[in-house]
Amino acid sequence: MQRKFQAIYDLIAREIQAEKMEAGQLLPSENELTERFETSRETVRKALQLLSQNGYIQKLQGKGSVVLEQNKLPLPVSGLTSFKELARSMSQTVETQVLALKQKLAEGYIQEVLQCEKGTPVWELHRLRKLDGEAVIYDKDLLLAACAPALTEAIARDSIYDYLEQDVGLSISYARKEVVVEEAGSADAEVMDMGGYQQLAVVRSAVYLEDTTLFQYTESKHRPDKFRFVDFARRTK
Amino acid sequence: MQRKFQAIYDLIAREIQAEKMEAGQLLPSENELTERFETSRETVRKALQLLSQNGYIQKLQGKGSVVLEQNKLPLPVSGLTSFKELARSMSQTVETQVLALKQKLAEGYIQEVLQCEKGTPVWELHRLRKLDGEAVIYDKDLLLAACAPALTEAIARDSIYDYLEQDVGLSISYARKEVVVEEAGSADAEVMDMGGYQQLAVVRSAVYLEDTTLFQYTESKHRPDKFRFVDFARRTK
DNA sequence: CAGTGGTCTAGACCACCAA
DNA sequence: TGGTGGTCTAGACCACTGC
Repeated sequence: MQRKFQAIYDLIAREIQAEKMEAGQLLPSENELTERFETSRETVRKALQLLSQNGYIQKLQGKGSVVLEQNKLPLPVSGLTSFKELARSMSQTVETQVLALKQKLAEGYIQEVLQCEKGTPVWELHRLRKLDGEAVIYDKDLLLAACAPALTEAIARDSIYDYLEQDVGLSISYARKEVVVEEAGSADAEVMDMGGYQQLAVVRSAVYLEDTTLFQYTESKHRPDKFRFVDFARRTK
Repeated sequence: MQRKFQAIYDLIAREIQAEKMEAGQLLPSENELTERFETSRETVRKALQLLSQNGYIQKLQGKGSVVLEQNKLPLPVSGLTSFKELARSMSQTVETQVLALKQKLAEGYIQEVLQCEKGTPVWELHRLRKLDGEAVIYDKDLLLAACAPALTEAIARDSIYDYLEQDVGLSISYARKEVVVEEAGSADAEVMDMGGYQQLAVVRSAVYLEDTTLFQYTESKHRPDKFRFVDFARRTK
């Protein structure tokens, strides 16, 4: 199965990103796209709906689909994006240092945030992210060990999501996130370059698999001057 | 036109919110819903897709649609939600004070952020939001005057979105948002109760109409301890 | 194997926009 | 008025799940 609507989406999204389609221009009509891709109109519409959701186009009844301006400097902590994917879009030098990687048995706080049985094996992972040599992001992860049997420092330094999705074959599906600003604790100040700041932007995420298992809880602390969260949202009526 | 899929969505969403459907339970199958609502399966699927997007359910191929746990304390600055809608879900007392409401002609900074012609009439609106008597949110709005001809202090104190959508008949469509943490300026400290904090969580939004007109630019500054941004995100592959 | 959701089709009618 | 997108239908075949 190759998913026609996905192929149509990819093609048009790439053209917009490559600015072969300029902002303000109209896409070919749905009927025209239906002919061009030799498919049905509903399939074309699925592709266009995806483009609309992701901020590529705006559909106008009676007129057509307008190409929207693309965000420059996309630094999306929004959506479900890992640090590695994020780092790619930044020009700065990026380095990840693994401070701790050990298995524990769930109890108390861990048991609570992962909503699992007492005694469930869990990975505890602490990582420090350096931009241009400065330690400005501090990630603490808790993961169900059953989902990531062979986690290593090398994987943690690279990308956990790549490992889980490509090697273990897990399907990460959705997450609930929360962004707040909190006082930096003494433990934070010990490992991070605080640069005189006393507060941290904290992103807490609960990440779920396709079968609705909660398998990861992450606390990501950012030095405020290095923090930015961008979002594209449609009005729901 | 009453949109069947919307009616099905509303009904199921309300049942989940009212916890008539418990988290973990399976929804009736698509075929069963098709019969129950006397419609076609594609229409049922449109409703279920909406429920999935908004975090109500998770679809599992071969099994069914699982009801997800609802967020307690939904305080969504995420999505496109106005202060009034937001305030409703909070137990605290809420008060809005209009500090300034005047028309200007666009130039320089205003012209740039609203991407309009020099000399375009623009509303400039400053509002202070008080929770439990403390001034903890400071909103600065710029709006195209052409879209909101008769803006008054009373409207600004109530809800601009209600006025625009219900009275003027505008359709707000989407927004790009950015969250950052910044130093509080002396002007901010003068009007806000800073409670010893030196920094502010700043949400900048550009809001667009259905015809892709950029009509509002907002800067919303929150005292860090009163700021919270929650998000539901699906992984895009 | 039967039942589930995932994809796709060909056609219909409607609401909206511009000429 | 003709073209656009919005909604809906009835049916088909596929992939996956659990028994």
